[in-house]
Amino acid sequence: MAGIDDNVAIIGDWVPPSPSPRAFFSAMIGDDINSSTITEPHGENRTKGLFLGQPEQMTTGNAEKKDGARTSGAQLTELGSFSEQKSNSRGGLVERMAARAGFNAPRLNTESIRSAETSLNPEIRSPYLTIPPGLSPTTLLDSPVFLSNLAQPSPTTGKFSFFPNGSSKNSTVSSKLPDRSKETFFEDINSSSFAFKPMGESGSSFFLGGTSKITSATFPQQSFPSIDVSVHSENAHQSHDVAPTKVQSESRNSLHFPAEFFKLTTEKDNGGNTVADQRTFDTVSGNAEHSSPLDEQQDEEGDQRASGDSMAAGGTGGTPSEDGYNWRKYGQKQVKGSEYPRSYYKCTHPNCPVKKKVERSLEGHITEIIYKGAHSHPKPLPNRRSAVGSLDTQLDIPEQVGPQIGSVNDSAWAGTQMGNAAGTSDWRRDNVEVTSSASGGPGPEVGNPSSLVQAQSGTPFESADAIDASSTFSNDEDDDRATHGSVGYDGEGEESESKRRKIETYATEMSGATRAIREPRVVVQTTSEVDILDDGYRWRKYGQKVVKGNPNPRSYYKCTSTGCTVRKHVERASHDLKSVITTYEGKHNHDVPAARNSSHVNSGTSTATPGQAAVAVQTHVHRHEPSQVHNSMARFERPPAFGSFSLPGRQQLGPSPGFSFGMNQPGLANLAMAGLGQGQPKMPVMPIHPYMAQQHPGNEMGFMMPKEEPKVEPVTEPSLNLSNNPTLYQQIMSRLPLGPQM
DNA sequence: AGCCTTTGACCAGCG
DNA sequence: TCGCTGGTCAAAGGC
Repeated sequence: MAGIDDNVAIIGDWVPPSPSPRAFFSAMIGDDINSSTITEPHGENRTKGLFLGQPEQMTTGNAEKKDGARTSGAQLTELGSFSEQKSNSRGGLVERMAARAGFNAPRLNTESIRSAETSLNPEIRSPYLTIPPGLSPTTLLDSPVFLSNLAQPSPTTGKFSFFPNGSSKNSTVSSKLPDRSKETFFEDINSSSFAFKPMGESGSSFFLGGTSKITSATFPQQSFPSIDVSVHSENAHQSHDVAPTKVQSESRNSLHFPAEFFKLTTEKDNGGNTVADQRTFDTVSGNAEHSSPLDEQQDEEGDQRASGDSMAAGGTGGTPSEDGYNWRKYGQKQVKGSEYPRSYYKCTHPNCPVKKKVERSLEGHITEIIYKGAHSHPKPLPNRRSAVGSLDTQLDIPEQVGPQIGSVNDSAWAGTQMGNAAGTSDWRRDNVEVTSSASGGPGPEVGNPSSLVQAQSGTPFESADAIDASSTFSNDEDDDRATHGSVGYDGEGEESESKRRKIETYATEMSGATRAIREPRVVVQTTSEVDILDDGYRWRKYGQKVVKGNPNPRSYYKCTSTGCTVRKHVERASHDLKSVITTYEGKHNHDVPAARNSSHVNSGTSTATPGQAAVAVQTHVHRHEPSQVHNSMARFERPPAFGSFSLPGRQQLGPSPGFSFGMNQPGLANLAMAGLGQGQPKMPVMPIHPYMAQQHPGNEMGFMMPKEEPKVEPVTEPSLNLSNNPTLYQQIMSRLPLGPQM
């Protein structure tokens, strides 16, 4: 919102993000709240759920946002009271943030959240609200009134659902629908016309707090007469550097919806206190991107299984959090000013830079969530493992893929989709250029897989899940291109854009997108004392196990470079402790960290150990050109550059810029010396997979060139002597079949 | 087998 | 330079 620094993290304790619908609409249209056809009890029953439990708070918030003039003292008082609910325990941070944001930040009342859970019990539902028979919570979830919808109102998220003409105000419509019809109801609606207004076009824009602006989407008349709900995400356009986004409840103060929405929602809400609960969690966890009602239903199930906020935070146990993404906790701290410990999470998706900080009370209730960054991928499919390859999954592809593009690249969505309900302001601003189809923008997620949403992103776009599935029945390149179409870097000019996109996104697309299915695996066995860990890249060990058949523990590593999907595990050969077997999996997309072993570069190989020598060489090479090895896969369009391999520089023993190996090219034997300083006493032994050998007889070096994700077992090939690690790996990876099979 | 959490240590920015 | 603080790393073990 103008006047508010996008970088300002919107702070707020985790408050039930669901503003009172009534309040929303009242504020929006100036209705007298008291005249609402639906009565909201005041603070008498918290077990009614978030929507019903704290009407006065919500009202206050709305009034405040709606019209400052209307912000009566009483309202402020109420707000203040509300804030006080938590102020005792959490003060400084929230207040500071609120101050920065320029408004009062209602404090999170975790009690209300908890009570929301209890609302699942129909026995304690609000006596004022009834649930239309047969009304599916799933349907309710689509109510635009729910905060999560507001937070991520993208049609692509399926959050904006509309009733067909004439039905908007009549909840009986939905209640009369057959169950199945109700389930698909919104899907159908989603498929209907939808006008998306990119930011700038106003409408009733609202915001969820300083950091995020929600973008606007104009709902067709058919949906809700006179309803024009807009969600703006200026953030996407204005973006900035990664700005932490704090998901919170301020939004409730700024969200306004037409009465129709309110009514509809309220009625629908009757059917689902549970929904309200979920909304809350969704919002808080930045999860508003259910791609479809069905998805939501799935999520809902998960929500119901889980107990509220604990899940929203990303939870524990490795299960997808309420926001649908998978998070890995990488730290926990007791920060000053916070009563509760703060946990640090990273999105586990390879290319995803998103992190979040979660503070939760001792009871496990989330008191604060701060998102940073934006998801660069679709929300993982639930039960992905079983889903991959299944028909169901494949059928889901459009839904998954579409949104991704939109979410990742479409600036319009950026702020809202990013999995961060409140929106992530900075998301790919510099690189994002969105070209929405004329139909607008809702994107595929609206229900139309064919919806065109062209997006350009400077960030590797990955739609792993979607691709995973799609690639099971279509071929690589075409498929990928079809899927990712116009993903690219808009900041680099327009020339040969499509081509460049193809090139530059290839690696990442492939790496993540197809990893599950045919990620190349390269097994490297060395006899060097210096194991291949020293390959110049930075790895993070994430596990260690003793695997069957080998008493020596196997260590698992992930490349720490953001966006890099490469993993490897290293173990000593059981039969030869001097042999280090390293299995690489994945491809890459980045350069060798420059800082590391930089000294080796200058020192050359003379003073380095065999392993170090290799590192030095590699590092050196990379200094000549970024994105060598890890990007080699992406250079599939480059003509076989085998001949380009040379020693252009005095010390350049490794690949030169543009270094690339073609298949079956002669002379590769020289490559063995690429990273090997003369006199290197030890040489790693490169195992050759029979499959590879057979497939590429011309490969004199015996490089394994995984294709179709061969499950390569370590096979020692004494005759294959290569220089040490990094170069070796680079060589290997560089020579992986590029193009189609990736 | 793979990935996760836990948790103390480490690192970097800031005053 | 030092101490504080927030953020991240990474070994170890668990799921």
